[in-house]
Amino acid sequence: MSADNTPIEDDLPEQLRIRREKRAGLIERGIEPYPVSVARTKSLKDIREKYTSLDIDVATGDIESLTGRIIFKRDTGKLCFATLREGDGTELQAMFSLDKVGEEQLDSWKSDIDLGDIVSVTGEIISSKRGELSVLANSWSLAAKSLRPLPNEHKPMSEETRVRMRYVDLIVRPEARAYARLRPTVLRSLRETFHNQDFIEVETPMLQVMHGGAAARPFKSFSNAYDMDLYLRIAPELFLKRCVVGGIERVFEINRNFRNEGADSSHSPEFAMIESYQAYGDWRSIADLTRTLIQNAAMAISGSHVVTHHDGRQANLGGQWKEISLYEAISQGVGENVTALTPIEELKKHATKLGIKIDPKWVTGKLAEEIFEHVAREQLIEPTFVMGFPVDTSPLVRAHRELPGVAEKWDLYVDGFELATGYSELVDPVVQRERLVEQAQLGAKGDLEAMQVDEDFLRAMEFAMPPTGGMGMGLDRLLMALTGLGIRETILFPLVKPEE
RNA sequence: GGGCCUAUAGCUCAGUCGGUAGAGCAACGGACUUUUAAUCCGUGGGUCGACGGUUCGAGCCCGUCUGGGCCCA
Repeated sequence: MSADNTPIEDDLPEQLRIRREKRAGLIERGIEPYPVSVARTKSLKDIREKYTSLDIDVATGDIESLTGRIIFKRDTGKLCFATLREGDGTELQAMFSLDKVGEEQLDSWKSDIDLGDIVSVTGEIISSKRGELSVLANSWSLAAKSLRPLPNEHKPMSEETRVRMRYVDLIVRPEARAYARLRPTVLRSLRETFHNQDFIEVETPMLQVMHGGAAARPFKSFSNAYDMDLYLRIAPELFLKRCVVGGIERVFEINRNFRNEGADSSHSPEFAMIESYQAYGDWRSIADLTRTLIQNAAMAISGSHVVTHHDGRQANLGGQWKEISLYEAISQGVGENVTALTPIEELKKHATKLGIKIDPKWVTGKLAEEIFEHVAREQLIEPTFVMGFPVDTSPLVRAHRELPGVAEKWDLYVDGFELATGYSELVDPVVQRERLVEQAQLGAKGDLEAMQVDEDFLRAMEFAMPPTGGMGMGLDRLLMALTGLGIRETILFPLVKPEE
């Protein structure tokens, strides 16, 4: 509870100390700096919408109580002005005149109230002599005292300060307010698209006894109650497939995954993932679903399929999207026919010629993917489904119905980066067990990203899983693709190292 | 992992050749009843990221570390 006589540390910076002194002064005079409630009859937005075209110097006769954070303050002798701002950025001017509020209240306004304070102002809605829509105070009260000064409104905060103090960023920067509202808009659109196609949303475990569903290093934790290691999930895939076995034929989950790997401008250790499975579908039906999800999301945030990338280029996400074959793209890139059956020695020659640094741990398929990324990068700017990945890097995917060594897996590239992936899912439990055992052997040899043999998952598969198409898409990356923002702008509170 | 850049007032940034630390906004005191980045007069505010070194003397030069950014792998 707030003690009246808490000593104010004198080693504080001047401005912080002065504000603490003002708070203490208010309490001393019996004024609560953090009242439990204040008068509020309308939002600033309500007022803006109600009075759209008042003439200059009009008094409406309407009395309202309004609240907002003070972002500008212009104190003159007997008539003071302030600009109030509320959470969505709507602003309204408040006016305080000597003849309405009296000398004591006007003096208090000037000396007790600072930029950043939140106040409630009760008075008539008017337009000023300059035509500014305003509330002319009959009375006012403090709603919450700010003990820290706001940053300079007119110079943008440095990127680090924006990320470390997002709450301040949201107060001062319109883009921050807009970006914070993008994600929920996209989420609502995604859920609507899923809902319209009879997909059911589920929530599956984040703490897992066994991690699986992707090639990635997990975060490890420990449960005291169960006395065992637990992992933060790297993907929900194996649980969503259990759902399909159980008859939830169209299922999706939008939730966080955690990967204990590098962080850079397009990777965050925790990131939101959309995964979806469609029984009696395949890689093509799930590609259609993915395209619809993305196009509807683009429409939801910009009213169009045309989106703007980070460098200002515009891209049209409308219509059907280009498809290229991974092995055909490689063949074109190296000038020789390359298939999934091409021996690794030959791939290594191609890679060396292209100047790719080869990691000796790479399997044949991984090498092919690296060559592909190297030769096809420029072809992946417009939305493109890259069809037919090597089967040995896709342990949860069904083999291609015609091409040997290839899996029915696509990656969707937009603006040069991988946005989503989709499969015809592997549903044969015997083959699935063989693939996972292979993975476990890689893991035993030191591959930290290899999958484990999940016996319960295999048992579920053995109860028969219908033919299924599945997809996964990073939500943060989707936002980046739709807006051109960096990943730290799409995430409200990205992980930052502590300041001290 | 490698390279480059960066850290100075509450915020955004200057700081020349190594010689007493600067600006704008913000703050404090004063004037002002139509301002809107209000204006005018005056004032205060700094562990220059941390630690070490060179030097008579370091914000500046050197080393190590920490935070942040960019590029490459």
